[in-house]
Amino acid sequence: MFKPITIKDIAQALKVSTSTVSRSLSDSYEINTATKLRVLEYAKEHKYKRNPIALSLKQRRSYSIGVSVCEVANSFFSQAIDGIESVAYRAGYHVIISQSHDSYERETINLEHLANRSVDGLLVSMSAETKDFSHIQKLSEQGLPIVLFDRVIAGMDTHKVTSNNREGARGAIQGLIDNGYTRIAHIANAEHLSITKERMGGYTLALQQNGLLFDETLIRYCEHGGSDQGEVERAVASILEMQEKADAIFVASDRLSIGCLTALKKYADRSDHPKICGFSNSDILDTLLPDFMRVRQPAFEMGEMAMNKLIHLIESKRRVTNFESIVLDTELVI
Amino acid sequence: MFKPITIKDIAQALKVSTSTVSRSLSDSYEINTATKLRVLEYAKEHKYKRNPIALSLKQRRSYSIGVSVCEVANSFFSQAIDGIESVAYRAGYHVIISQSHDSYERETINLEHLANRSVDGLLVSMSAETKDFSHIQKLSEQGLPIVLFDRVIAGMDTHKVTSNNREGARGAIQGLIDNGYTRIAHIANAEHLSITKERMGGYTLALQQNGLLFDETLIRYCEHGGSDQGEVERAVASILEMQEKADAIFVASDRLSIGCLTALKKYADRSDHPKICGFSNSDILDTLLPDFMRVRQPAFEMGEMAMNKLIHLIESKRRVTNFESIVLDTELVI
DNA sequence: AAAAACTACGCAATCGATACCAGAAACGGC
DNA sequence: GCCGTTTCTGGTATCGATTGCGTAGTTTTT
Repeated sequence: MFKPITIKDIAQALKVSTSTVSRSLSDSYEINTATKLRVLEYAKEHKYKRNPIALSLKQRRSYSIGVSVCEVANSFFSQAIDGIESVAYRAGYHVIISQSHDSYERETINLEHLANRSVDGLLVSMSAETKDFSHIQKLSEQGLPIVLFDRVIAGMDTHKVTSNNREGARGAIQGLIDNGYTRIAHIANAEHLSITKERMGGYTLALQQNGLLFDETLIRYCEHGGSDQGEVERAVASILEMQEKADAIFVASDRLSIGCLTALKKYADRSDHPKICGFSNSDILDTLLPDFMRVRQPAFEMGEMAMNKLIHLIESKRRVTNFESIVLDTELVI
Repeated sequence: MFKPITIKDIAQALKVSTSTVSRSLSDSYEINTATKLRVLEYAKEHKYKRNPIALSLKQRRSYSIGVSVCEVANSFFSQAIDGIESVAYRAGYHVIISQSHDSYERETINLEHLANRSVDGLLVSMSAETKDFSHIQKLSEQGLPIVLFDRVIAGMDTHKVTSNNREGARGAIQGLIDNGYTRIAHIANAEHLSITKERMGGYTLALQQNGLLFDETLIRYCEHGGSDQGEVERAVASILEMQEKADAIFVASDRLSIGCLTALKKYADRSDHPKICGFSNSDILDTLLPDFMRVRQPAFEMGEMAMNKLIHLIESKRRVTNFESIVLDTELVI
């Protein structure tokens, strides 16, 4: 097996000590320029690369961060990851992605796994199933820097990056109302999620502002966040079957929107098809379904922001106690 | 900052040596059962976790592997990654994903980065831009286990996992011909890619088998593999503008299919819209565009296979010289 | 009863790099 | 010429874990 050249090899070849080599490579001021150059030249010639593992051990830093999302095959998250990566790579960090597939168990295992792999910090968007946050809380209390994004935990003391879900939802519903829709069903995500509550808040606010009554029978929660297509289909079917028909459906997430559109194709004939509007970052839908109205989150920017905040946490000398909640505006694409 | 408990702490507390602790934890036969139990109990009680970084340094193994794909926001790759992960996690490996965004430069940097981070192996699907393989070849020659999947390099001596592109393409074209289409344009990926050649091979074979002439003017190559939407749109536009109209378009990849469908919506009015058929793993398209016919690759299985092969390479004692090329069948979804 | 074998554990080197503490050599000031 | 600085370099401990070798102490063999 291939064995890369080490600092010792250089020291031996140049008949200096490893200390000198190490200091030369880190361009220490206290090394003679001539010596430094000799070392640097030899290192370059023999393609010396410092061993990051040894460095990690010594510095108790791994220069890698972990990301936990429900899945990467989701436009919102893949865009967010692009944002995270762009910042991370520039700052010399590696990004380790893990998917929870909206399962509490996998999320727990993955986070444990990542923490053990000594990541320097964690970027987490919780799984839809997760109701108990103690595993995240525990890591945070142990001193591991954590930034939450998108699906955050209200009670946790750390930086949070979200989009303005309430206002996004309100705007979407207002848009529907402006176009004459008044009986708007809502397919929501898992009930306990922060985003669900906020989007629901926007929904009710818009109704209220327009003097419309909130009708509980129009609401459907999907506890598995769309990972269970059957659940989505049942929700759609039961809305279509209502006595007093809904003329529009507002869908709370990207994954759910896809599931809902799929279900609709199955159940409804094209003619009396309720108007669909929902949160989604799938840009392809605009052209494929010009009729689809969506709330687009600034996923890339959210990723950038979250990563910046995480780097800040990691690299701050003292323990940070003053946490921010950053809220970014959404955009309504018609 | 949080400092986890080490083997030394245990040794001190129990008044034994670190060797004894280490051996107890790895359940060595030469340690007294009573001692072993004391250690194990103390470790459990104080939540001892072995430091993977120290282990990596000692064993020259990191139990993590790197994956390089063009992008995760692509159904084929996200499904493949799911397959990779499922095998990796079961075998105790971490997966580090990096995206080339179809840029040669980023691919080079990423692979270098991963190799430096001491991954134990690499799973690579090349970027569309990559024509020079020396960076991958070099890593492989240095002894780093590498398995190529999907977009492979013909000349390289290593395991390869692909789908039967030729047969998949042939079947798709045959399907089109069976439905009465005879003038079939082809929007292909970057010309030098293996998958491009194979799919093109299937295309010409099908024409030939049906006594149709191969017409070069019907072919469009997209050097950026769809990462440059302008390129795709120009290709589509120029096909639509042809004197002798094409009645169908066969698209060579997932990304290109999306780009092509987008472009079509822009340029063609719905009536005289050529039939579209292409490689794609976007399951959502089936319901959104029932008219779209696609070749589906067994992405998940490819990921599983590739990861299995990689683990085999990593864990084999002797250097492997007998390499396999695994080819999996595609599926035509109508 | 002496020799051999075995059990159970400790010492110390090692992985690759860094950093604190010394110390040699050169230099300047008076 | 002596002493105090400065400049440059080396020795060595350290990060956390593993492992080959050595060795007390006990048991078995002959």
